[in-house]
Amino acid sequence: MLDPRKLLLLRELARRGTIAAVAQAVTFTPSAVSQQLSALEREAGVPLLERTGRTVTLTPAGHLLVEHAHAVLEQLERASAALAAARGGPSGPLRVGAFPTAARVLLPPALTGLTRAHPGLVPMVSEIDPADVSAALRAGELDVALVHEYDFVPPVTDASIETEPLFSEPMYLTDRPSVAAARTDPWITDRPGTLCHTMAIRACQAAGFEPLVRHHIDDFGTVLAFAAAGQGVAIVPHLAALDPPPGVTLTRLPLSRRTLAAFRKGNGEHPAIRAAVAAFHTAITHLPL
Amino acid sequence: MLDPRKLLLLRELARRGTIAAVAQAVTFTPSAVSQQLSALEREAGVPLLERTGRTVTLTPAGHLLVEHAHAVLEQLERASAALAAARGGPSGPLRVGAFPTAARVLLPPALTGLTRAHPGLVPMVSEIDPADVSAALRAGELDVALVHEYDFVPPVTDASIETEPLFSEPMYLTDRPSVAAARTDPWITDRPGTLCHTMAIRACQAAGFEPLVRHHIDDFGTVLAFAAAGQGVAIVPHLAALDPPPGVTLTRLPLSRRTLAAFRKGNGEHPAIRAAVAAFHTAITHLPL
DNA sequence: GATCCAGCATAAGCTCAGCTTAAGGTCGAG
DNA sequence: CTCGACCTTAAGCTGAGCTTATGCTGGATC
Repeated sequence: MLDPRKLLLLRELARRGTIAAVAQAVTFTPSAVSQQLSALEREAGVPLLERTGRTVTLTPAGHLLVEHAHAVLEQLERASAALAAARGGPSGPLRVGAFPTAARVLLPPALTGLTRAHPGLVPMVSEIDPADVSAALRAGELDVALVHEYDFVPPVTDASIETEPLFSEPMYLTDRPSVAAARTDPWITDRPGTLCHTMAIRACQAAGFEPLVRHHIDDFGTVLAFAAAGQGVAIVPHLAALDPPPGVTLTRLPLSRRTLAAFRKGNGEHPAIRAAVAAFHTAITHLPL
Repeated sequence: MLDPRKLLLLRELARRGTIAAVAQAVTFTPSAVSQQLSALEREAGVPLLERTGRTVTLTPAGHLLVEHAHAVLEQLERASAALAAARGGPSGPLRVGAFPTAARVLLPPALTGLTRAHPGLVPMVSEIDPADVSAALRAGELDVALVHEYDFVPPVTDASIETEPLFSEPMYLTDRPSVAAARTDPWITDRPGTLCHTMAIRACQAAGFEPLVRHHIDDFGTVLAFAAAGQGVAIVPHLAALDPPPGVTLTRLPLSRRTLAAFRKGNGEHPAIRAAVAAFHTAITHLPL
């Protein structure tokens, strides 16, 4: 019988590309991953990996098996979720990931509502950029996460991740009437690698220029303070700009940011996940949107 | 992560009822099965088995998990079948089960056609009564089997077995114009426990009497010889009565017997299974139906 | 072209999951 | 009351699978 643990390694390899990266993701040594994949190949009776020099690539049969690995692992996830439901109401640790604004604005009311409704639940929050959420969910480091996606940034489609939309909010530009009008201004963006950074760059590119990025700041409160100090312009989401500092004017852009809940596919029926998503929805109704 | 091997044991327990029977089916000791199920229960975090004295029964949570076990094991079966397809054409051993008449009439032409089309395939045939096929398939002792079902006998529905209809044939009664006319005759049936035996009993019950069974004989050739010798009446399928001995008259009954191919769910795309079923279909076209 | 290093594979050893055998408890049938 | 069927627990052993150590290959860098 095929071993789901080996299938999981193969799936990670398909996504990460190198055995070393897989090993790091599952906190094994590369040697262990190599041995497991070799064993899987032996059982499969058909080459799954092609070794070309110091790199490995999946064969067509390997890709085929990855598709089936998704299906198998999703069914196992469903089974686990069903068991969690059978154990009774939501309880135990629940690892929650959230981008900074959500952690500040949405999570406090959501968590109080969640723990009030389910005292046995112990939510554990980690701030995490949406770009890293898929990997963290797959690795089991998170159970549910708040992510966002922008008009300009295509959403991460991951066959093993499922999302549920929560709400949408408009974006604002500081001190300028339009993005195009900020062509020659210094910009304040999030750090490279974050989704917000990509969004700002893409928005400027759509307006026909490359932004002159002077500051890299993740916290929108600090961003607005910098803007108020004349250090540059920035694009900020509605929820981060509820109470702008004096001297900063905000212009609504024809851009929106959508916030979603993400979790492993098949895990949506897990009572703790259901409860968390429900708590998110409830908390949203009290948000000043 | 849930272990599919443990899930398989739980599924077998749901079907067989006792740990000892499961152990026999998978050729483990009962101790090993007990330990594995205990471990599964521990991982599940919820009681799956209820021990009442010397017997065990599944809890509702146990039954729930069995449903998910079906889904998981089916997906694994699909993955294996896909790998077999990736290995290339059908090859290797193929364990075929068949009831006696099929083994005699259908298999010889089907096997010659099969091995001619796929020289790498090594079919290994075992005669087996349809009543035992499900267990043998699940246990991996067979890959594909020829089974039949009668009008009077409800088909065995097994969540992990899939069937494909092959053909249907009429049934005949020896030396009497109707089943009701054989009320006081001695009967020749298959051995108790076989599907054919059940069919004969049910047919008589439907005609309003309990048959007086004198002989238990599985081979229909022998049955017809006995009938010719005046030893009793019998119900025989068309394919077993192509060449009746002198002195036996056959009356067609408003009964039919359907022959099907059976295999593990999810395994239908296995190239060897596909090839075998195709060969069955081809062989049928040459059958004198 | 020499050097470095990132990446993978293999060898050797060790730990633990999971099997077996052995022994004991429980309940129903005769 | 005894026997037998059934399950569990204890103890021991084997092998799968992990780690560490080592070696090989090929691309990047100077």
